[in-house]
Amino acid sequence: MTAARTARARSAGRPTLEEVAARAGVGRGTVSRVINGSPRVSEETRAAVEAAVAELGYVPNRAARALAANRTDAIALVVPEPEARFFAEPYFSDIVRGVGAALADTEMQLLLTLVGGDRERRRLAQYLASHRVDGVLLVSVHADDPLPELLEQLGIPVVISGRRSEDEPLASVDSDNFEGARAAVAHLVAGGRRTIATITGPLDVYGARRRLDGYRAALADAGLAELAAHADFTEEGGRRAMAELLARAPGLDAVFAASDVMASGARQVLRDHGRRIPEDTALIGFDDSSIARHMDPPLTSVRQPIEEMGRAMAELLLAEISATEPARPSLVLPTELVVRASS
Amino acid sequence: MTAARTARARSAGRPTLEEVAARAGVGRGTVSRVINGSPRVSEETRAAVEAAVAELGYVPNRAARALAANRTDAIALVVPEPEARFFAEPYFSDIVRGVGAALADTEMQLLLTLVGGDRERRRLAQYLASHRVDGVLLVSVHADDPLPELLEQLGIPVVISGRRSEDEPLASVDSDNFEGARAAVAHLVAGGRRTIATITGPLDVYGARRRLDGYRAALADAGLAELAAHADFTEEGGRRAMAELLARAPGLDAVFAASDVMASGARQVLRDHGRRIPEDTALIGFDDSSIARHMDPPLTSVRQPIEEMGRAMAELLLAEISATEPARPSLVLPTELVVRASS
DNA sequence: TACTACTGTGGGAGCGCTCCCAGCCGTGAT
DNA sequence: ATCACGGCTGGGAGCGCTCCCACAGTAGTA
Repeated sequence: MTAARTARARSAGRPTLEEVAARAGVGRGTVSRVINGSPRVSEETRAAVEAAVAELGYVPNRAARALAANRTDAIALVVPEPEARFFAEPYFSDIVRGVGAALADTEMQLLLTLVGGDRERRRLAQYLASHRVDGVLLVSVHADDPLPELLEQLGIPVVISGRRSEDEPLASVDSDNFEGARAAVAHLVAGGRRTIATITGPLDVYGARRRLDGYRAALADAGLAELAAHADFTEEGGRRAMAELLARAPGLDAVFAASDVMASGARQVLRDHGRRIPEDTALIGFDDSSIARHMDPPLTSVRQPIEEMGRAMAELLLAEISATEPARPSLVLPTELVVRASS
Repeated sequence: MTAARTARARSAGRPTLEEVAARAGVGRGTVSRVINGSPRVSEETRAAVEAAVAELGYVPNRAARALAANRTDAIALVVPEPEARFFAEPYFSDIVRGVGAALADTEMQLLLTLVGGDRERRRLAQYLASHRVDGVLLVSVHADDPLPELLEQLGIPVVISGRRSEDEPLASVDSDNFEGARAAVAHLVAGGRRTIATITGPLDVYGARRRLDGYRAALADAGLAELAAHADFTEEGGRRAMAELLARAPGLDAVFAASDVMASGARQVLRDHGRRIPEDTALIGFDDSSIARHMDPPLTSVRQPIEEMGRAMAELLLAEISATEPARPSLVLPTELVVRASS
């Protein structure tokens, strides 16, 4: 009984700093210094401590460290739950993989926080503050969301994905929506298309606006006229916008949709109208999601470096956390046009 | 200077239990009891404490609680990084959403852990043990993976997604692969198909084997002959298997692929051979991923309740954590045939 | 009336670490 | 030989909580 309990306690209660210190014949403080890589330790002492650590299989207790040092070595990735569903498919996992990669060689751990409605969102700032995460990664932030500023006021480092405006005050990582759209439309122009329409996303989203700007810039370069229908990033929206475009300009020979999902909706309508892709009408999407790869014909699309964005966000956040001076860089990563059969 | 520092300290150093106790005119222990919902507190005292908590905006410090109580109120979701990429698209985010939903009304927080190669996987058990998570959710566990057993030995509650064999010893949540496949093939039979082939997944994966079993059961019920080609859940594998099937049985009029991705590969080959879907050959997939919805024609597929599985996994884990007796239930959730134009 | 048995409460001890101060020792300058 | 000054080191204090023991007060029992 006692023996069993002792054994239990042994295996559950892992070795502590103090035990390592005793084993190595040094003091608690010295072991702490070795663990944390302080330079003020002699070579022999360090070796002795490291040997003891290895023998005992010592691993520091995070909770104790967090309590004593007043930092958690954890960051939170906040994902709006209602939208997680609608993300262009690989988005979420790619972001996570990028963040994970950036954190891999770090002691930092990743807290995943799904937030639902507005009420939950209100509690979130307090929640994050109380859990004392060292920093927060915010994905899919709306222009009118008070959360980022709230966190800033609490002194919690924040990095957001996607700028909310040209002069984003917060640290952010974005892809080059303008250039991506411009390149896509330029590609259509180069392919001899002359009546090039676009299906836009909601224009209160900065990224969607930039894609429209890129479309316009390419058309202006080619001296072509603009033909835009507005939608909301949904498949149904893509269908409606496509029908509208066809009604307004039956002669159109190319469509640039600001998302693959909308392109998918557009394709159905084009098909229903007996239009062949790409012979009669070329089609280009945005995101290079799995939808694009599996569409028939496979969809030319603008790839955003999602995983790299995740990594960059995490790296920016780590820098912000360890920095004494708060710097708030805005990173813009290049997109890439992936040409497939649809254009 | 001092004022600024004080203000800083104020906002950073949130109120403690002791301060709440002073405010409410009670002892520290009493506040703790109220916070943790102990019944042994008088109604008036509770009210006074709750008022003080509200006034001060007190939120317990997780690190301190974890240290004192020797539990972290956190569970880890372990995702094999190399596979995250290949999951049928919405899988990952759906699992996360399910888990998140189950944890929403809990104090539990979700730690996301991506594990890469084998070396990392070795460190993982120790890592998880040292971080003292209260439990672990394991996704996509291979039959020969030592990790689950390692965690068991460490006394850490574990729940895995998908059984590894008929008599899975660990707590697990799986979908009914057998019934899903059986229903899909029965649907083909009911549609008048007579030469029904299947493209299997790797048969050392229990779920893939069960799908094959379901296929066989349905054929046996209809008195039809079996026609199987083995693949590996990849698109290229699906192509190869389809070509092989076509060579072996040019008269086949239906194909049940054990995943949407393989079905997508099969469709390409069928198309290349001039076969119309569904007129000449019916096609059914498995997973009901976004690929299925966007395929042309849209692919009939077997839906797994991924989000529900995530929720069930989390609930099982919570039960295991709070239980004194370790019970290891194996849950099997029903699938659903989503009929689209391809069959 | 005296004893027992609760219920409710206060607060000491201690979780395992970091921070920091004081002390030890050897070195070089005086 | 003496003193000052570093580099290393040990260990006290304390982070904010939970656990648990002790004790006051009240009620029930003989």
